[in-house]
Formats: sequence, C-alpha cells, structure tokens
Amino acid sequence: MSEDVRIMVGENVRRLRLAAGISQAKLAERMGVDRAYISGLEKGERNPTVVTVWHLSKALGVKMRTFFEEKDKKGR
Amino acid sequence: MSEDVRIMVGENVRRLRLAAGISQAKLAERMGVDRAYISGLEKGERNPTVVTVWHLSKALGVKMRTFFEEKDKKGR
DNA sequence: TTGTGACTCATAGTCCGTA
DNA sequence: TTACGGACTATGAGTCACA
Repeated sequence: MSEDVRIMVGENVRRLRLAAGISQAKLAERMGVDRAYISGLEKGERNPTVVTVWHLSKALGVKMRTFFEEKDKKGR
Repeated sequence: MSEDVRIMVGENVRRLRLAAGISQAKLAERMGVDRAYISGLEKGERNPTVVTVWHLSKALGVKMRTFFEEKDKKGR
C-alpha cells in the first residue's frame, strides 16, 4: 500500500541521519526546515515532496535513491 | 538547484511512459488521476510527493528509484 | 495527443508551547 | 534529545474547459 512508502522513507531518513551522527534539530537546520517536521517525517506521518527528498539528500550527503531502498528484500 | 529535481523526475516519467508505449491519458487512467496532471508532471512544473511517485512506479512497472536517475553523469 | 490557466481542497511545512 | 498538540500559511493534489 502507498502508506508503506511514507514508512519506508521515514525509516531511511532516521537510519541515514543516525549514520551521520546528527540530531533532528541539526538535520532540520541544514535543510532549512522545522525540526518538528523531521520528527513527523521519520515516523512516517509525512508525505514529503521530491524537492524535500532532494533537500534531505543534500543535507545527509547521500543520493536521492537511498531513501527508497527497502529494508530486507529476501532475494538481495 | 532543487527545481532541477522536478525536471529530472518529469523527464524520467516521460521517458518511462514512452518506453511503455502509452499515452499520458493511459498513464493517468492507470494511476487514477487527471491527464492534465501528468502533462504538468512531465514538464517539471509539478513537485510530486513520494506517494505520487509510488503510484507512478506501480503504473509503469518500475522501481521508485528509477525516477531519480540522472541523465548523463560523465563518470559512468 | 498534449499543453495551459484557473480553480477547490487537502496537506506540506511552520511556529508556538508542553512534556 | 525527541514527541506531541493546536493554529497557522504556503503549496501540492487533482479537476475542468479550452486551445
């Protein structure tokens, strides 16, 4: 279902943010958005636009496609 | 710049739609949206959400990451 | 077959406070 | 450090008539 996309993106945001070793506040600051928004994003409650995903990719230093990687697809 | 993301996504939508050999109207029908929306999308005038991209991926039978592939990065 | 402007309505995203 | 809530504004979703 499409709600799964929000969850998937949120999980990836949190994973990549923690990998970068920064707080939600720091990420928000880098992106120029509100910290509360990051919180909702990571929880899968938000449906970001592609421009927002682009900002995320810049702030975290990863490619946009990284946010659409699924967790544990068995076959690879 | 972030506007480039819209252009990139739009170009990929058009490319993948043509590869599928269908009209904007047909794609719109598969997604359950208006044809005019697809038109704006392909022209890079729209900033779709990740859920919209998910619908696109289902309608075109491709992975979401496909819409974020850059054209002609020299190094590969 | 596709593009465009004008439109309504939902939601993206902000800012405040509180826990 | 993060979550949560309400109230708010900006903008995206989605449609239509016409070119």
